[in-house]
Amino acid sequence: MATLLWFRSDLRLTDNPALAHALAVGESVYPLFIKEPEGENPWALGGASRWWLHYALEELDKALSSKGLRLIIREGDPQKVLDALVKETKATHLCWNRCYEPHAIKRDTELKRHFIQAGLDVSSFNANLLVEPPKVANKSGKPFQVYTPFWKHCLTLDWGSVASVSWKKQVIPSRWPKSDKLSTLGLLPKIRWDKGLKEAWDPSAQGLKKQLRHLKKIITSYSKDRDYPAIEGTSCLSPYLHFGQISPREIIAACGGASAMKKNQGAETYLKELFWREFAYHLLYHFPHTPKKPLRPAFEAFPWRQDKRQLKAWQAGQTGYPLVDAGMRQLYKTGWMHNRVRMVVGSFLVKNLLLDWQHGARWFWDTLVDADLASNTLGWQWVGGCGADAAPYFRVFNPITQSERFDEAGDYIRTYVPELAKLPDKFIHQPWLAPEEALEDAGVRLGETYPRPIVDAKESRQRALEAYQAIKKTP
DNA sequence: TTTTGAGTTGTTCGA
DNA sequence: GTCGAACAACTCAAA
Repeated sequence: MATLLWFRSDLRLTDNPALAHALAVGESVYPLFIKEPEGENPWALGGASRWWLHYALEELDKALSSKGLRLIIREGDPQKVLDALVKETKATHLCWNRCYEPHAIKRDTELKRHFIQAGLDVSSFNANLLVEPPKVANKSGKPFQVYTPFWKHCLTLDWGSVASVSWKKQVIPSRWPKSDKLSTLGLLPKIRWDKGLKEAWDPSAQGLKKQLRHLKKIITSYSKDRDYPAIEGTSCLSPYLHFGQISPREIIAACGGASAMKKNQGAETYLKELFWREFAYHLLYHFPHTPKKPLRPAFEAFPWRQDKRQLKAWQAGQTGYPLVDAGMRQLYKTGWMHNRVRMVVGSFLVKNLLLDWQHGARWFWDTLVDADLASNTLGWQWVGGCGADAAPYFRVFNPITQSERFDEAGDYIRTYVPELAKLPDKFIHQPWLAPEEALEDAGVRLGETYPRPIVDAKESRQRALEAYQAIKKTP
């Protein structure tokens, strides 16, 4: 008699219902992580996410060890791996916390059927969402497609509470099946480009604790500070949340509970952000084609441009617009980008360059440590204007205005675009307007040390408005 | 069923 | 410099 406990996007020992269940069953518990073959999943982890996963797994193994357990790591097709382990451990129980990506739902449904047929007791739990998608619908029984009604509806629901986990000695197996070494998964880059990630992040439990302390400090001013990329006014919990090192229920508990949060404007805004994540999962669940296709079908005919050079310039942070370039370089260097800047670079790619939002989604997927299929899809379809509750077509962010408004002193730009650091504040947002002398004094040679703008903001805005106009006319 | 009010994050233009 | 309106129509959600 034994229980297989399969970890996936829930790499934690607290608020973990599957773990609580496994312990309650009371027999030997075998914690397991399976690295799936990448060929079959179009959304296999990007480089930055793999880097994070490595450390999250290392940390999970450490935490399990402190309880006398270990993390068994195997590589391969989940059904084959689980079949083998059922044999090796004589397991009678199999449990996990649910995932919500379309491919994961399909995989889990098949596995559940297979192992129930094989005579196992299979159970799954909700650990990672406050409201699970099948449980949320409007009065016509349909999924919400607008955030505010979704949020209002969620306020009437029970969000569950932090699952308590009680440890017992008898769950420690006397013999362990063999495990792959974490290093053999090859999650860390072979060419060590991860220096910037290392400097920016601590994926360990200690790092998470530090980030939670930071959240408590900034939360009351969250609603006003979160928009300024040079201020550390956001929680930076997204990667921990993505890999399930912390649950949304735990975050709310750490903030003093939902009712306390609703009484403070900063905290309430943050709570609503957590529900944007819920909304993203809700949409992905009900519209599983959206990572690949626009939710609004008219957009399938959108006249996107093709321009590899401009796409590369955007990716590399060489567009000639300092705020855009700062954001793209922050992303590449640290695996993360401030939310305000994500909107600015997104709008720039989609509207000013008129390149398909999917290029942006793919690049973010490969470079973000917090890459999350649900949130990434919602974000890009929002900025592309083709999703649920989309930005109106005429909402084209002006990369200069945004820069002046949200990075007035240019601190953020100077951090990530050091070749402009010596330019005075009044020229840093649009160096191409700086007089020769100012450029020379700052050591800037346009077209050499820093590019001239690859498009004209005003003209490209007009071009975007016309392209979006065209879409409206197609039925 | 029909109607009504509302909808994350902006920009520009003209008074 | 500041302010309000226009930018378009559509879809959703609820009364």
